[in-house]
Amino acid sequence: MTVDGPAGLRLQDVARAAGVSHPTILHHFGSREGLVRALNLRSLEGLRNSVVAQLSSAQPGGDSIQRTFAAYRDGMAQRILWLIQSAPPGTPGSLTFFDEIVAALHALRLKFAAPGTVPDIEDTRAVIHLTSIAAFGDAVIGPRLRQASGVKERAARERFETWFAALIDLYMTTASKPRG
Amino acid sequence: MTVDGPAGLRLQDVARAAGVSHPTILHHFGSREGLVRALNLRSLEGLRNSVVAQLSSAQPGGDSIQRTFAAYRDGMAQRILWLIQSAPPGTPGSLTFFDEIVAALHALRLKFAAPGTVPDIEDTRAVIHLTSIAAFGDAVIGPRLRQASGVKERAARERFETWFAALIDLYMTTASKPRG
DNA sequence: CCAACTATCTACAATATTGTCAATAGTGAG
DNA sequence: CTCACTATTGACAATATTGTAGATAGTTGG
Repeated sequence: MTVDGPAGLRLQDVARAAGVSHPTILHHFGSREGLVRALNLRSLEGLRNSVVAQLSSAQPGGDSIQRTFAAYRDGMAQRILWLIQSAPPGTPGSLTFFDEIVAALHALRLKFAAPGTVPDIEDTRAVIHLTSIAAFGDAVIGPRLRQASGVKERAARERFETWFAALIDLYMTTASKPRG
Repeated sequence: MTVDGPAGLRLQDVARAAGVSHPTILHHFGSREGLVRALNLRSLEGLRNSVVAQLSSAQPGGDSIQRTFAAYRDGMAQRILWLIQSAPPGTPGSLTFFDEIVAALHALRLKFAAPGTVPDIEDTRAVIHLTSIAAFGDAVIGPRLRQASGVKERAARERFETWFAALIDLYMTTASKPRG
């Protein structure tokens, strides 16, 4: 992290990277703006794919947390950041698949809930939100924070992820209201 | 969130905003790069000020979490993002004051620890890291996530912050090893 | 007042960046 | 093969962006 945002994109650079001349880029995307829009679409696709891949393999005792952090670390955070910096603040969301994650995880919680208890959907929502913003935040500023602290990136990161996963696991297995 | 990163900064815009001509900007900062460096220095100052302001008023039962989120929301996250996007990946950190936060919070924990228990510094570190990346992440992508979910920004945000504060408080008051 | 210095501006230069155009070559349908 | 269409390119145009130079005015210390 981090490459320049959308404001730093140059037709020349894209053309050179693609091994063509810059008018070819314009021919295919219409304009610089069209190129940015196309990249955003592809980003959203990639994000959705990451998410569904995650969901399809989620298990209660699994390493979902670590895999979420890994996904954000290698690409997802960068893509989301790019999207946010592309779209003006008022633009309609398009990050709608987060709701699907909440639904999927809550279904899991219901399925594996301890007898006599019922998990709260608001808790599920909060856990997903926390995990998302934490994974995003760690991908963007985590390395800098660890570097500033002088700790070893890899080891410190893994230690934190383990700690966080344990925290969430602890919370998820205890925060269920008695069935009423 | 979010204004263009450093790559989007134009001398014209700065000059217009300052009510002067663009050569005046160059006269004072030498070059565009000099301007960016100066802005970064000022950002770091601002960040440090926010941090010490936070630390000087921290209390065990207080609303430190909410205030941290608020600080990131109105400026701190934007500043950090700008810094990260300015400095090449290898650049030495300069976000060193996070260590001071860890030290200060741990001193608090030691002072208010339950009798017969001793708080673990690694826990303190992890809690600070989590709070930092979560506050950063929520400032940057939180509004988009809530917008995508169709919930009311203000209310949902406050609900989450309260939930998170409770989670941390719960953890902080229980995660202490017996004195050995 | 005078000299040196600073801040500021207009005008200009040099380059970067986006976009257009006309020419060329390939490709596929009939 | 011929026609229509697409992809690609070099050359060019228009504007944006950064930076320089000289002129002008204000300010300060002597």
